[in-house]
Amino acid sequence: MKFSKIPSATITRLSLYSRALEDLMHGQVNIIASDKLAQKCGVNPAQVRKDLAYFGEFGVRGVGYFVKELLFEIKKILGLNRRWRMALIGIGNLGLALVAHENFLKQGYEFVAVFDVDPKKVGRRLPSMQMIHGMDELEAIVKEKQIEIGVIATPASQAQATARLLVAAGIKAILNFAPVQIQMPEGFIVDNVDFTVKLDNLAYHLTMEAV
Amino acid sequence: MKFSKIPSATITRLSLYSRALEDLMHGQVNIIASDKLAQKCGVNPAQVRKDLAYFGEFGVRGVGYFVKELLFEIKKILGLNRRWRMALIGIGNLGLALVAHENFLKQGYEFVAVFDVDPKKVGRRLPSMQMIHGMDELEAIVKEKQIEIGVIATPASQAQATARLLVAAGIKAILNFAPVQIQMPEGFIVDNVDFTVKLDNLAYHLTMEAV
DNA sequence: CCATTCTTGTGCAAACAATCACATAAAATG
DNA sequence: CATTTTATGTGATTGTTTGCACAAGAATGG
Repeated sequence: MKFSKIPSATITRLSLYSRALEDLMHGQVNIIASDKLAQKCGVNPAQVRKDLAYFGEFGVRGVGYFVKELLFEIKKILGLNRRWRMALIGIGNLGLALVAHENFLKQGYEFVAVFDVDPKKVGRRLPSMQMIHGMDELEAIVKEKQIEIGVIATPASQAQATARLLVAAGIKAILNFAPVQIQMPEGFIVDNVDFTVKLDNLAYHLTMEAV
Repeated sequence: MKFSKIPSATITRLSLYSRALEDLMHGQVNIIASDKLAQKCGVNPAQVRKDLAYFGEFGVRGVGYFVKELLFEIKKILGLNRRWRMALIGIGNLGLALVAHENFLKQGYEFVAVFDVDPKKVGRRLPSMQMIHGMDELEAIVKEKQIEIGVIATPASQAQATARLLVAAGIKAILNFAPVQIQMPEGFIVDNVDFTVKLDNLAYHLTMEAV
């Protein structure tokens, strides 16, 4: 179970499995075979088994996987057996939607503080009654509330500077919604949620198709 | 220039290059070397050259790439030298944020119609004055407005049904924001924008790190 | 309790992707 | 105009990821 030997695509798929299993559990399904789980997630059955095999033997031959048990194991692997405290930076349309998004909380992710550079916004409260803080308060609040994940929802022009502040405040992992590649020092992680990159991908395929 | 031989990761990177080049052009940079472009996008310089080489010889040896020219070529490859008309389904917090998001329009993507199942929402107007249509109008409007891309921002429970309606209406490509894998018939494309999968990835790495 | 059925776990080969390293060509220099 | 410098384009190499195919283990049924 060496950290470095596990494909990053495996981690992404574990996340999908976790969601599918949650769904199955709600549907009162107790046991699932790799075929079915694979189909639900749009992957190859052998891939499901191989992904899981990196971390242990969770199934029963001739039977399948116990839904509840497998879900528990996957959540443990991903670190979802706890709450994660997040800071949101950038209270625009997108930022507001993210705070209001109930999926995060359901999965154990919580915005415990929100920030913006705009002095007109600082001091106001969100519909959720959360106070909008200025960037000067970032470090103190990150430390006080033990925030571990930063979510950047600023315009692209401010994203890199924001990332630097987050790093300085002691945050190790960033989810970036700004359409720009952020440079991070060694040992820090950024992951990008990039709407237009995805759309460009669709546009490319539609364009090819038509040729 | 065989369609099938081009790595999908290359397409994703072309999208990043396109954005970086746009940025450089605004900064009055006329010529860029693969090193610099690679650094800006967080990839290997050889990769930049190889990605571009799939589609032609756009650079000048000993010099680099002409920013404006390369941007033009990449946009042509991706199909960004035109407007793309999109339909949005699901007018919740996220949907509203997407419609208001000005990055889409800047890149040539436009929401020309919005839909929701909720009868209380149908008939109302967005802040942008766009009318919210019912799902029964989907097919007619998709045809009338020649919509080619569908964006799903419904709850997970409605996503698959929505996708079916979009397919029935003649839409070939879907961008799905709902946290669920959507099954599509052969020849149709879905791409997912999945916040919690990304967060799970961060959580995993933070968890490993700590061990 | 043996045979059959089922489904996992995994060695291996194939497909795919990233990187290196250098030949190639253009420009700059003296 | 020969030499040096620079940076592209690409064949070769290395590394990673996926998928097949089957042995291994567990349940079922006669």
